[in-house]
Amino acid sequence: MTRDALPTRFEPGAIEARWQETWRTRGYFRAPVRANGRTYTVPLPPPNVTGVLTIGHMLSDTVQDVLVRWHRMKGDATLWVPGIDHAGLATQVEVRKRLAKEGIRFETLPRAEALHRIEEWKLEHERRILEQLRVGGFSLDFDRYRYTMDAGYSRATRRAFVTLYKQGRIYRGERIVNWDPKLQTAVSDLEVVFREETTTLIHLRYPGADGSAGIVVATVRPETIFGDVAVAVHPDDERHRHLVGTRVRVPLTDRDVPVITDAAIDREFGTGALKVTPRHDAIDYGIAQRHPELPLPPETFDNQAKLHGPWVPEQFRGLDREKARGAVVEMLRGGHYVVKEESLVHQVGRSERSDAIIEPRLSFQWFVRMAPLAVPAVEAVRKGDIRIHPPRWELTFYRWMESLEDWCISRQVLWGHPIPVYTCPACKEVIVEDVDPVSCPTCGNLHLVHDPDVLDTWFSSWMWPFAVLGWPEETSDLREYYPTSVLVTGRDIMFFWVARMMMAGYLFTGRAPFSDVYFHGMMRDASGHRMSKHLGNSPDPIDVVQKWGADALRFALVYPSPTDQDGTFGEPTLEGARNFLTKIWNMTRFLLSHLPEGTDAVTGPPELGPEAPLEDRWLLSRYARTAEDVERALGEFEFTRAAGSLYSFLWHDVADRYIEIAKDSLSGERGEVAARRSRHLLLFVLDRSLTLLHPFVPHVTEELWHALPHRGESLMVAPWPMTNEATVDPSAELTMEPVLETIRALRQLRSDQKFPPAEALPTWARPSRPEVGEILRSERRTIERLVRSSGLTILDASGAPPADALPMVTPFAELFLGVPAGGVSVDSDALLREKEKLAQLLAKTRARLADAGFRERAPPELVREAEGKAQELEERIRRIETNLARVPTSPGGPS
RNA sequence: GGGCCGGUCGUCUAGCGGUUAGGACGCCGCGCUUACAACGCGGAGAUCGGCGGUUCAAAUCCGCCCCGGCCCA
Repeated sequence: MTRDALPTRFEPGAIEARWQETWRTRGYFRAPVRANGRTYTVPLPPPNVTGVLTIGHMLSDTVQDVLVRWHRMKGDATLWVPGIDHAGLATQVEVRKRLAKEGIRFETLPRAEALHRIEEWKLEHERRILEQLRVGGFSLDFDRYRYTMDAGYSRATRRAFVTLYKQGRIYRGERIVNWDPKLQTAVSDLEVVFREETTTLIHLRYPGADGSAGIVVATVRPETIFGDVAVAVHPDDERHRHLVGTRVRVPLTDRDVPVITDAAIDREFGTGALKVTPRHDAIDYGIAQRHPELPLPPETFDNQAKLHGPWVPEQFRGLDREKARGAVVEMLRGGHYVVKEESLVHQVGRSERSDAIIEPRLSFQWFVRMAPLAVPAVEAVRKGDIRIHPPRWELTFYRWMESLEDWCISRQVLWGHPIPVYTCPACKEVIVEDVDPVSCPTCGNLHLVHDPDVLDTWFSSWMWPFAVLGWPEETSDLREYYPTSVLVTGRDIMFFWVARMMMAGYLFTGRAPFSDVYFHGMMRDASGHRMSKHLGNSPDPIDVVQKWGADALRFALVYPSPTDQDGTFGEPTLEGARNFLTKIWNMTRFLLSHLPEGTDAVTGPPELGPEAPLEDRWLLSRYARTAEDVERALGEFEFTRAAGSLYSFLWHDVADRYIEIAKDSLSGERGEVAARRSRHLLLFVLDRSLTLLHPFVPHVTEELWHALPHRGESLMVAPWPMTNEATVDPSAELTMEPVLETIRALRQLRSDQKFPPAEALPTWARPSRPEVGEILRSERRTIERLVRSSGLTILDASGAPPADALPMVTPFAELFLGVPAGGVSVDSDALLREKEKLAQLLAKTRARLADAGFRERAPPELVREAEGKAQELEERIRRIETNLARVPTSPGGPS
């Protein structure tokens, strides 16, 4: 294989564009039609065309790409399906806002024109989203791109409705729904946000019909009194018992209503008496249903929450809620009905889309009976057929599933899947079929009436995992790639979506839609705020990629985003990621400069016998540990751990330690055999590390892999490393410790004394144990080079360094550094600090040993360990003390 | 009101029963040592939110409280 020269500087832009192009034209993103073996399928949660992708999406997509690329390299037939969601109401609201800026009222546009404007919006955002996905380097199978309103998907949605309807799981009913009077549609419970707001609680007297005092009720909605049908009190409430069964007059009207009892009344609130307005409150509606003798009043509000209807006095008709409230209160005051007005802080529900105060309203809508659908989904999670990660979200899932309300699926908006219900005005026949009926099958009438509503967007997205594969057709994709493997998403849409997907999966396909669900955290900006398009604090990923590169962005998202928590995103994180990529870039350049022409690609690690250099055995062991760790972490959806493991291995073990130690071997100074072995080892480790890192940062790893001797056409389709290629060698790792510690301590001495860094100085070591002496002796060359020592002398117990040599004490040895010719040493309190620390430790250890309980109950090996530690500490302190005499002290320093 | 999550060096975080509490950013000192100043070497910096309890032993387990954040009512 030929190798390309690597530029000095790492410039992501050109590299990333080039590899994205190569991967795509070679079709690596495309899943095979026939899987022939294990499959791995991920349905991309389709982003809404309401907006474009945020940094949060990039995290989600990166996590998915990591999983997908990992499995592809493991040899699974891997399919990652992209797509977008039409997001009916949400998008319509955006278009409405855009038109408002042009001075156009959406509602006044002809239907065709309005739909055209929405379609325009969709195309614009779709283009941008696809561009964002492309520059992220995500290995989505774009040939299988889907849209929740494409022809096939529309058929699937219709089939779902028809199926549910025929099974009797869908009904049209009059129920209290959340009405958005601004958008003039029903919205789901999940689209209502509750906030604390201050309003006036007004106490109103409803006089007795017989002229008596009557009863006082407290309400925040006095303008709803025209829809009252009763006043209700708690059955056990002594205060009002004498009034139960009597009738009271609704103020400003000539209607008398009964005083009734109902257990739902909160005695603590207000006066304990509630005006019952069944059309405008869910609790009131419940009370009315328990009291069939009460009449259902005519509407008192219209679609825009303006007062209307026969029960509303003439002068209030046409006023909206706020104005009507003022006018009604005014008149109530005049009629001396107002007993008291007080300020009240309470929860007000507002529409997530329009911010209008939600009007609970009795309305005819289409509903899905949900409770029965939850059963198999809950069962699946309980049995482990579907695993939720992190597992604590199971609790939240169960709790929600236990309290399911029927799902209101009709929306009074333009954009969405039409509800496929036709009625015959002549014979009242209802026709619900896969294809539009031309005439009434019962009476032959040609003029059928189509239901004017459209479906809630989630009614199409809950089928995503199988509808994207072609359901309800029995396509080969559905056969080969369903059920899917994992759904990755933010936990904020667990209810909207994930739970419903499970229900849909079992309902329509009889199987779980996926075997794993992974909820990632939210991205927060540097000041700790959650990033969202709502807050507008998420940069456009394309800008970030332009400045830092896609790989840096991907690494910056995954590396510091712990599984269960939110991640912080900002320049420092991106910088850290980019620096890491630069580091591996330069490491690769370094190795390349030491590889002779024609070096072959490695097939496996070098054979390292016990005679091999310590650093080689040590590095291979560290690699083995890292590879195992990455494999395990990915399997447990612990992306931060996998990325972190590679980060610290490559930077600290390979670059800082191994390369520095092995430089002379690599350059041939230790002979050809050593050079070959060292190069082979480093090439192996780098090759495998780039492979393990590839799912996270695909472009730069691909580029570096190609620069190195390699076998195969692309790292993207290279085999995933086998973890048994190398094994952990604990003895090599243990032996390395005194070497590294000795280097560190001697460097500290030199640094403290501000000796010229380049000058080679003599050093001495008096080992604390003979074994350490052996190690230091055999690794003398390494130590000497890394501390710039002209010679390391290993002293025996009675040996002594020159009188002016500066001392340092480690757990392994007393170390001494010679003073340079004419060098003046400055004082250092490192020894004193060390002594202080050790003294504290010793005190703690002695206290433990003095504790009879510890000696009796702790495991004996722990007691022995503590005893050994105390002895060692005493010994080290003694050595520090004898050496302290050597340290020059200055007047200002500690003495 | 109920539930969940978090509170560890200045900042972001790892650790989740015996560790000299680890890392990253920032900071201080020295260094352009031919892979890398987007770097190297060394250093300083944390009584692990508070109070109790369990235990021979608690950052780690339990209880209460305080402070943030997120859900649900």
